[in-house]
Amino acid sequence: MSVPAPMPPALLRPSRLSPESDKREHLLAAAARVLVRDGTAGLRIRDVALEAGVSTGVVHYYFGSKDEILVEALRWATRAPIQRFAELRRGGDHLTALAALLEVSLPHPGVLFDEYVLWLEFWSTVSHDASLLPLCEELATAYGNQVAALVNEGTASGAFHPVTDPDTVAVRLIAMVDGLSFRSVVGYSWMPLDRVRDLLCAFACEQLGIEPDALPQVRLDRGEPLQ
Amino acid sequence: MSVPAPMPPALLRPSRLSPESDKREHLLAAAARVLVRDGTAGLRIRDVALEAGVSTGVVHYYFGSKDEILVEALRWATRAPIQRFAELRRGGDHLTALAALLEVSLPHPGVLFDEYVLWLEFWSTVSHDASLLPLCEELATAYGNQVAALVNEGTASGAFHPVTDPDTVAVRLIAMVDGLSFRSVVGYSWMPLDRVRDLLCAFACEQLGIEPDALPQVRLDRGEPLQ
Amino acid sequence: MSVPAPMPPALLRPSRLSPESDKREHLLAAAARVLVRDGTAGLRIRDVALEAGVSTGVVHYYFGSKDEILVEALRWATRAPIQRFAELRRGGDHLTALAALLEVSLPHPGVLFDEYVLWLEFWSTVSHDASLLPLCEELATAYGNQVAALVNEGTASGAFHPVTDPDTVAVRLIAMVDGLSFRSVVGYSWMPLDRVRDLLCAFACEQLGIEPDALPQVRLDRGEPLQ
Amino acid sequence: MSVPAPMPPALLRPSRLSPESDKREHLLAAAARVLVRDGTAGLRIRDVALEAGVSTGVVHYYFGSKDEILVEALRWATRAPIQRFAELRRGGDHLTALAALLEVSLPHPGVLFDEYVLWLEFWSTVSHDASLLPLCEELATAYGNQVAALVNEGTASGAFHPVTDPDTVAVRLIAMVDGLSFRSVVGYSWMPLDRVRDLLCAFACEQLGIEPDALPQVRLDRGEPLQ
DNA sequence: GATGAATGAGAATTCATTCAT
DNA sequence: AATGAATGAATTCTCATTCAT
Repeated sequence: MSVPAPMPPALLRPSRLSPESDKREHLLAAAARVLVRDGTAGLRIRDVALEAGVSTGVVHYYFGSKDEILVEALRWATRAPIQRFAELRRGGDHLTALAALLEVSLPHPGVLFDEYVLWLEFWSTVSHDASLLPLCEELATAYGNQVAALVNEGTASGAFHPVTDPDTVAVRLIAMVDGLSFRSVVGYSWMPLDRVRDLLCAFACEQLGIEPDALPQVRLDRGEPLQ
Repeated sequence: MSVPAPMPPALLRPSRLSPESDKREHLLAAAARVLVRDGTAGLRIRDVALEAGVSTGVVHYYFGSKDEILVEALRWATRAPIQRFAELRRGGDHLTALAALLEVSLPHPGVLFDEYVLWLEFWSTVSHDASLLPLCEELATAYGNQVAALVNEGTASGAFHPVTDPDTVAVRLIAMVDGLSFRSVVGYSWMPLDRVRDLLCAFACEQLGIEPDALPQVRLDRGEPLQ
Repeated sequence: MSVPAPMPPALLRPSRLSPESDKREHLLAAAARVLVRDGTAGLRIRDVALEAGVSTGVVHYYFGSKDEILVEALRWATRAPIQRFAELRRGGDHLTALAALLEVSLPHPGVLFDEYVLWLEFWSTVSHDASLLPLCEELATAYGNQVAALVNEGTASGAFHPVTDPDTVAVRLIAMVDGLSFRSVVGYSWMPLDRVRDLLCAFACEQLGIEPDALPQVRLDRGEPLQ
Repeated sequence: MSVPAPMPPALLRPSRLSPESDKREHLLAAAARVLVRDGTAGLRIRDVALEAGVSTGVVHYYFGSKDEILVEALRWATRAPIQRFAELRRGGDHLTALAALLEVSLPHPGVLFDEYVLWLEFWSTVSHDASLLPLCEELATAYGNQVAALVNEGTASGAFHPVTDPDTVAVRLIAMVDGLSFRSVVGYSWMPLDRVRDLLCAFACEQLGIEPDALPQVRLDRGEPLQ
């Protein structure tokens, strides 16, 4: 079984034919790409403009200041994952939903990897400037609620048999996903993607009382363009 | 039972009476404090000099460039935890060592909190510039080895009864510590320090087959100046 | 006795129903208002367009450059006073004409005040760029001639008995009007409008050999909208 | 009789050998010269730096922003006249003091002319931004007090016989000085320096009840370098 | 060694002007 | 004619780095 590319829209990769609809979003995507590549400290308006294929003036035409586009880009780029998880939960049984959720939580090369990099930037930014904390917390809560709902529903339906109360297990899962994935994203050689997957699946099965073989094999094909 | 302040040396707090011997270290400490406060993106030589109580010229006298002091400061500030863990493991039985290790892994206000902020900066920096990856990986490995050694030794001695192989449990513990602590450091209101501790202790006990009551109560006194 | 509002046309105040006939004048009026508010240094095409309720493109459609609209606006806005004085001299005896002229020379809140602000801009501009000097001098001469003609005619008719030759008195009157009015316009608390009037009337009477009581009491009604 | 150059210090002209004492003042003088030449609207940091013979960074090193140096330059450059008048009043009898005061009130080419240009800038600036009004008013009051004191003392001593109360005459003198001088500064061909002097002396004599021949002939030599 | 004034390259920002629609 | 998005040159401002003292 394989999960479809999580998002059709051109998210973090350049789009040649940007619709006239939203130039602002085009710029945010460009800024997000620059952020992934250079980080908050390395973001320059010139680079955002270059990446978006426009002049620097345009960036200031749509955004008041460098700070504004930086914040907006973080806000914009980190909204995607939540939607993705919500969609995944809709279709299929709880076991399949769990497997899919774990798979799209891995830092696959492409958007998913990039999103982890951006989250690192986001957290790092927030730890020095609390003004973004509310947004950050809101996004994190939305994500946590998705996982908690899945665990709770799966437990109620008899699909999961958590080792302790469902909410605690949900928090553990979230923390474990980050704890493992970030190490992979940073580039630790002893934490390649496959190891993150193995550790994560085994952990989830243990915490949710699932037979390892009962968890459907779900893979995002590497070759599949993630946009 | 209580753990002593982990480190006598002036780590991240200003020291009035810096010995003439090591001005370089004095500057690194100042840089680390500025990094904690302003982040990599906000670090300015002027601020480091101000924090250290010297002129900007001095910073350049001891360090070739801004980049050098930034890297050196990260390197310098992130060495402490490893030493700390090594020391903690030396004295006492495995249960006590575990309890102490967990306690000093929490982002207590003060140095411990600051070290998490710096790790966030470190990871964020490395994710955009792999030149620091070897150092980062080395430090992480040293830390991982400490935990793995403790789990293995405790298992061999019969103090721990891990739910799966000891190395896997060690990795899980490390990932869980970060996954929970970072959320607390970033400022999520639903992840205060005490919740991190509770979740972590319960998790460690479960993974290591320890009766919750058997884990010694270890606290870092709040009043104790962490220097 | 009271002087009618000196000018029916929408001079410096926004006009809702601008005739299609003269868009150019509509833009000049908008530019003049912006000049009064922000000064030459603060004038931006964008603000002129905003004030006129059009796009920036329109401004460039009617005027070649920022410099052109600035100069045209000064030229346009400073023509009004001359016409005004000419009209005032036509009706009535010399004493009444003098009283009316003095009254409309005061920086009453509204157009008259604004015109002084623009003159200040004009002079300040000319003192750095002599290319506007001919226009400036021409306007000033026209104004001076009006005053001189009034003094001369009044003297010839026996209404005035100047303390020295009529032309000198005319120059003195002009200089005194500015010297007092500018201080009021700038905002000196010790030179409110009423003091300017008192000083000016007394001075004019003294210089022209008029009994103070002989000068008709002329007032611009405050309630009267100056447009 | 001739008045010595009012000010030994290098005021508005470039000084090659600036004392180490006050670089800030050196920059203000440069800014004032640029203001005289180009006006508020034309002032550029680059030009100030060029005029001062330093790099643009220096200007920002001593002044926070363009606005700050502009305001400081106006403040600095307009202090001089007051001191000058105070000094002139000290020596000699009232008639001589009056003659000297009138002479240094004329817009002689050099500093005196430049000061009028700056006052025009000052007034124009204040008319759009009242934040400078207190300073402006303070300076104007100090100047007014000097003139009023001279008129009052001269009247008390019997040297002057004003046509009306001394304070009114003082205000008239001040207003006349500006009203005539500004026209000359702006460049009106019919108001050259000599005509300003003639009109002013005649007016002062008339208002103060002095025989025209009784006013000492005081001249600032054109050739004399005003610095 | 230490200072901090000075430099100047480079980044952010502004805004007149253009031009496709 | 009108629009307003886009341009890009010009300007302000920042800050690592240098260097005379």
